[in-house]
Amino acid sequence: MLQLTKRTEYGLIALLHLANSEGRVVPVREIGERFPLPKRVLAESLKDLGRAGIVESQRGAAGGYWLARGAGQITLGEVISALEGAPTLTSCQDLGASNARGQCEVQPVCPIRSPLTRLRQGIWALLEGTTLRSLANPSLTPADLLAAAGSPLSSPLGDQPAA
Amino acid sequence: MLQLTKRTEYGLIALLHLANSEGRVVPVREIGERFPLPKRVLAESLKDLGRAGIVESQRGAAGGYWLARGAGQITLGEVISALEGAPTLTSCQDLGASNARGQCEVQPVCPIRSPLTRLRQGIWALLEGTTLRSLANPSLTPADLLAAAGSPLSSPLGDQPAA
DNA sequence: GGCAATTGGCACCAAATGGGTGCTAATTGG
DNA sequence: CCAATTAGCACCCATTTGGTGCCAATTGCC
Repeated sequence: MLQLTKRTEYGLIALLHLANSEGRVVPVREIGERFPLPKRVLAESLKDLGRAGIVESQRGAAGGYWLARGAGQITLGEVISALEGAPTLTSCQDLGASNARGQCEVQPVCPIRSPLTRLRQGIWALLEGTTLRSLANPSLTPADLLAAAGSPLSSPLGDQPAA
Repeated sequence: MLQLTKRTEYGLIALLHLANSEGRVVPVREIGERFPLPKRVLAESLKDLGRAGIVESQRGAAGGYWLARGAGQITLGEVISALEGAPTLTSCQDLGASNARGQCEVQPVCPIRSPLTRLRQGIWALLEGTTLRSLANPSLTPADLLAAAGSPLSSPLGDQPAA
């Protein structure tokens, strides 16, 4: 199903909140107070983001989370990868995970494996070309996102030099 | 999760086979003989594609399926919509389905709804800009797919006038 | 007319996935 | 020492998904 998990949704909400709180250490409680989300699941998401190096954290009484990098350096692709695994489109392309149980039966004659690989790369480029900052920028159109994904090495959205 | 269902995979395999068998009526049995798939599920996929007007069918002894249109006129978007519903990215954007149980709690203050709507439109453009024919064309790169999605009204891939 | 092959429709079951919670340990500021 | 916080892990329940059973309706062919 082409739908993000709640974990990812909550993680994105938290990340945008952190992006708006740069310079501070933000406890999970604060995010849970501002948005009506199940705090525990929110906490799980932030733990995952910490393990992936997207946020950093401090334990203890005045502890909390903050972005490990600027919002323009964090891509949607890595957030999704951290919270629910990279998009695979098909189960047979989940190369990273334990693909132990042998390969797909169809693979030797599969007519869609290679085409869907290309499509997956297109979607991946779209997600890698979109940063937290560009997500938060309401003036960017879907077409802008596609254009940025087409030339991912040049200037990912959100990284334009400050005007 | 950003992964197609088996139903969609099987449907795409069947559609590509039908595209390679234009002018014939192809029974499900034939597809099941060429690709090692559970025939019954394959049949369910084709029924759904028929209901969506993507394939046409003939009952009876010499019955079977064929594409309702040329492979260049069938987009990935409509195939996915027919087999597993249109991509929503988030559950709160499933406008079509019975969204009866009231809206998302977060919506009034949700910081990701609008951004993810734009991203969803980008993905949708990518899927609507990719036809069965362009899928089957091995020379098209992911960048080509993105470029075609950027200008969906001009010339969807696979519809270039025959050289 | 009857038979065999086929699509059409529906209900159902088992396994996987996802959302959510309980509990406890480790850290740290006051 | 206490309270607030992150870290880790195990577990349960609802939903989704993959797959099957069964039978009706249609149609070519003998």
